[in-house]
Amino acid sequence: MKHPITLKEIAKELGISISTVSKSLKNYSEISQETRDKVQAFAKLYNYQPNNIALSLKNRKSFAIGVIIPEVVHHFFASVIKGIETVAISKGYTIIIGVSNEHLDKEKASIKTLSSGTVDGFIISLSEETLHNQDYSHLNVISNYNIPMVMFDRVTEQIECDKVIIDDKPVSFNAVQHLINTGHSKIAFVTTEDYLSVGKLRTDGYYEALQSNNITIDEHLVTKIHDQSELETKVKKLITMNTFDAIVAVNETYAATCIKILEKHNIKSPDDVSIISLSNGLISLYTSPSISAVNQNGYLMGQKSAELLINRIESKESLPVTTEIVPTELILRDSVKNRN
Amino acid sequence: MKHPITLKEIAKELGISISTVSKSLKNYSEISQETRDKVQAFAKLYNYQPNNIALSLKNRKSFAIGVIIPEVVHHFFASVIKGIETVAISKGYTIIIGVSNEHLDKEKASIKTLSSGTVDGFIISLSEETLHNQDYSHLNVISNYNIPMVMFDRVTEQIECDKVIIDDKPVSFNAVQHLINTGHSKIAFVTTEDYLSVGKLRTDGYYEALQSNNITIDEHLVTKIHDQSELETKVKKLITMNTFDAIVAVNETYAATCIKILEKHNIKSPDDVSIISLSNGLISLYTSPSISAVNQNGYLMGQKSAELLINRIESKESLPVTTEIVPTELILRDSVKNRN
DNA sequence: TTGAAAGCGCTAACAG
DNA sequence: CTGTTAGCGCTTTCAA
Repeated sequence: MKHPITLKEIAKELGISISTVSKSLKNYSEISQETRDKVQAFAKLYNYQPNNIALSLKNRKSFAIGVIIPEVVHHFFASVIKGIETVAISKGYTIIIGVSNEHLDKEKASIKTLSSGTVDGFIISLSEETLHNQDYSHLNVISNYNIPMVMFDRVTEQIECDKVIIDDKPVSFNAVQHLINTGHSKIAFVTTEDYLSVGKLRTDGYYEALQSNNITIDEHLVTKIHDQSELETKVKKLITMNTFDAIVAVNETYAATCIKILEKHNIKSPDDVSIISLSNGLISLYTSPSISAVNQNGYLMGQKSAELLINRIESKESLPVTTEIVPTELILRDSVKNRN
Repeated sequence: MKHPITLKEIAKELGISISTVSKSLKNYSEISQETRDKVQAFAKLYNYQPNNIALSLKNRKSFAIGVIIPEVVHHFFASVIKGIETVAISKGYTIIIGVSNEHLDKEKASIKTLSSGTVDGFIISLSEETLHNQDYSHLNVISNYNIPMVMFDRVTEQIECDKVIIDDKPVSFNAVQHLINTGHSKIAFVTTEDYLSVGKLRTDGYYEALQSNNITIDEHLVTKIHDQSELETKVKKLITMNTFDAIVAVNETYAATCIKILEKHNIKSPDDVSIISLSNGLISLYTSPSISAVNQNGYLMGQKSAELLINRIESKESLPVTTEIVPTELILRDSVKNRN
């Protein structure tokens, strides 16, 4: 056989009309039991599967959701995809992935190709460039067409839609507080530039935790990384130019890199310097010492995002816009020493 | 506006026929320049985008490819996705992801939903369960319908289709040879069960390397892990019951776990025991010592797979089936000590 | 130079 | 109980 069998072919084969076939397969009671049986048996025999594209066109519904993310080779985003996939499948949806690679034009392109009929809605995490340039025109197009959309993690207030985020300020606040509680006072901070929504908030949390504990802020202890390539040199500089008893790193590669560099300088962790990471993944488990890290449940965020989106897609009334905050937890491992 | 504008609406608005609009937008010379200009301007103004679903139905071509993988939260598979995505996008295709979670029924379900019109072809890596049960019926359906398909990494000879693999036997052979060259003779092997095609071949490579160097095989040094949960206990047993100067681990989590357990037993790596991993990811970089690992270029495999698939989709003649072997490389880091 | 009509596969209102 | 028809959005052949 060359292609999946169609209603038309079944109808012709059985010498009845297409609509009778269609109704029989849906077991409409208006069709005689005899005909229904005959058609169903035949369809089963030939492995009939309704053509999804035709259904989509007819119903103006694709049962597909577009997922636009900055990166796939990334523990957090991969977890989100998995979360989305799980609930999507369970509700009969399929997921189409677009990777922006942190670039605005790729983000725009993905949205453009997917928005004309291909998907019923979008789940998006904005690229760095998008946030940096603050260009949200492509997202406005989505809302103009009333295509349901939810944004997660990398969001913007400029666009009104459902959002799923973690509360970034408490993330770093609590991490810093934990270090203070365990007897640290000179706490360095290695982070990204502030234009990432997450970066800004986490920096704020760091400052606030220090202030509320009456610890003087030392700007020399704050290192902002533009670009992965400058990570090593900047951390080296931090280490050689300053003294501190703990480092808060904005993510686990930064944290793990700090460990490596400290090791090279014969600084023992956690004995000399404690380390805490504001994101959690596989790496933190296997470094020496393993890294205490704030776990941002990507899987849960994916699930929540998918639930919000599908609810909106399937709801007849227009729902109010909501923002869900997914809790984080500090996973204690071996990189923080109690100095009290 | 409520939804993307359609040809019909443009036609009505401009008081001309739908087909004239269609032709004008495609700049057919049979339409007067004047009409073309008018239509194009109007379309631009209203941001006309042809409806993909309608095009798919009309052309019986979706410009979508289905990617079925065992897992997303996984460095290798995520890299493959990225590779696929890159070439897919560049050729105008979109990718739909199905995650089997290593289960046969989810693999079947994904294929079933996608195969009736939704995608033009599949890129698949088989689930553990599929390989274990040797149930390939769902894949036969694909070939019966002549839907192009390429399998990568986790493949089976039972199905005839394009394949992209690494040559697993040399992978372990060369790794073991490297250990032998650097003066190791008692080499342990920590791997998965053999029913994974990769597992079997890698085990063979291990044996062959030892044999060709006239090293007696000691079955006690070979540990096979059924299930992630028994990893720790089995490795502990290996360590306490035997002596060896090197470990070959089938993947980097196994390798990193070995390091952790050796550390607990106060066995220094690489001084006492060298370690080599047969897969490479982010973890290997950040362990102490960093792990020498065989890099299986998932990104390249993804690219190759997508190229093969799209070639086949777009080729008019029926191409011969090919198998591409993607080269691997041993990345030397700090976990192997030269004992010569 | 333009438009009518058929058709991709399916559904459903309506007629018989 | 069954079939005809229109229509989802688009392309393309053929007729005007």
